[in-house]
Amino acid sequence: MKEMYPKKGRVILHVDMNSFYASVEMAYDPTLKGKPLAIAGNGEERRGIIVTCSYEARKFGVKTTMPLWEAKKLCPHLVVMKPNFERYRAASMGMFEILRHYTDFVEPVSIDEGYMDITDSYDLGSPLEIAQSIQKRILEQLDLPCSIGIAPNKFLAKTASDMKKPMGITVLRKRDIPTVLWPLNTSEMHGVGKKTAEKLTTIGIQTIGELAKGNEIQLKSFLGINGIRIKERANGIDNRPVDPESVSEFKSIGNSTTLPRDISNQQELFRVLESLAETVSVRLKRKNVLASTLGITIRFKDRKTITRSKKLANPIQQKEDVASIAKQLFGKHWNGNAVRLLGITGYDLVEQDLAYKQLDIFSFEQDAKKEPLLNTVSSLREKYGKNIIETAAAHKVDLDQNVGTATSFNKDFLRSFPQKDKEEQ
DNA sequence: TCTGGGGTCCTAGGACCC
DNA sequence: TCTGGGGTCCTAGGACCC
Repeated sequence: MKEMYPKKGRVILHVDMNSFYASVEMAYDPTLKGKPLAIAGNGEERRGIIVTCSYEARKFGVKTTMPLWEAKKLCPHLVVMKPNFERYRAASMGMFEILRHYTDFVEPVSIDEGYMDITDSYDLGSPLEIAQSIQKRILEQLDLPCSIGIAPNKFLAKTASDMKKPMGITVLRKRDIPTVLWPLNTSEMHGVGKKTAEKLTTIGIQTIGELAKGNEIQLKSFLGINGIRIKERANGIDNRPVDPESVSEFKSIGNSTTLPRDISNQQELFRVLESLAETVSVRLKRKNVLASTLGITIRFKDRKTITRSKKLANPIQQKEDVASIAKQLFGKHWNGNAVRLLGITGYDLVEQDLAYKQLDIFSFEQDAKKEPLLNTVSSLREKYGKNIIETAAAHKVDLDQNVGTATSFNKDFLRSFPQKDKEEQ
């Protein structure tokens, strides 16, 4: 009985905040308004790059991702600020709260942009009226400018919101595609970066119009599944739904840092890993998840970057465990060359409650029911005392192999330890 | 004295299993 | 003597986005 009526076309909005970080700073400190302002990755430090800049700064040629020193050369009076993520998160929450006033179908994509499906919100007015209302409200309540795209799907809405900045509203209909979209270069497309654009050029495709008519076999062989996808998009086809839940499904949590100078001293690098591990652990805990795979990133002096990861038999969250695996991976794969950047990332995240349930399968009898945290070396250490490493060695248990994998400790092994609380009694 | 930090998704090879 | 085909998991790298 489905599809008895022709499916109604969707109405999708893409709301995109204009130079978000810079605008938030201006909203907090209006004396910044009208000035060329840049938010730089590392603040004033060396190797900083422009993360966002105000439109006044753009007039001087300052652009996102430009190294700070270059931006200052172009614009000597540039006001440079370090990012204040707390502020941006607060502003972001305010913005999404406003969006949800119009519909529940709000999908945040990043801190400063989101999609809305207002197909069923017609009682609030026409799509254009709704967009105008949203824009006005965000400006009045948060003092922040945004651009909005209105279209029948995500891709076109995203493309539309990009067309008038700042404070634009753009409607992009299917019938506008040949005149508005097709003359543009493929690199203007969301999803087509430098490499893909280059590859397309080699098969004689320059414009989105040419891509729309491209040979699917050829596109697929050159670009894989993405080739098919971008061809569809070029034809204005995009059936992805607006999914309000998608934001809560994290896939990874990581922290990385570019070192103030290139370092080749292992001791120093280990200290950096420890501090990264701390951050990652705090974030894992805040999100109530554990990492089943841990990875490190090493960028060398020459910017060559490698990643190394390890699937863990048991998920981890404690900073000692994160640090331990990270150092292990680093020690195993570092070639001794000077390091520019280090990073630690947790993948395959599992919810805390689920992780504990999984453990119950291996439950160490009543012990495990009371103390499901037994899955990590650090909690083992807490429970069985600081000497667990040594004792494990005495028992010929390979702790390196078993970091974070207490399940491979057997019950007898665990019982062989006096319990800490009993010791203290 | 060039190029941050947070992510997602896709691909491809090898190990391993049936 | 010679060697299929499919599937999953793990790892590493690359492209892209904000």
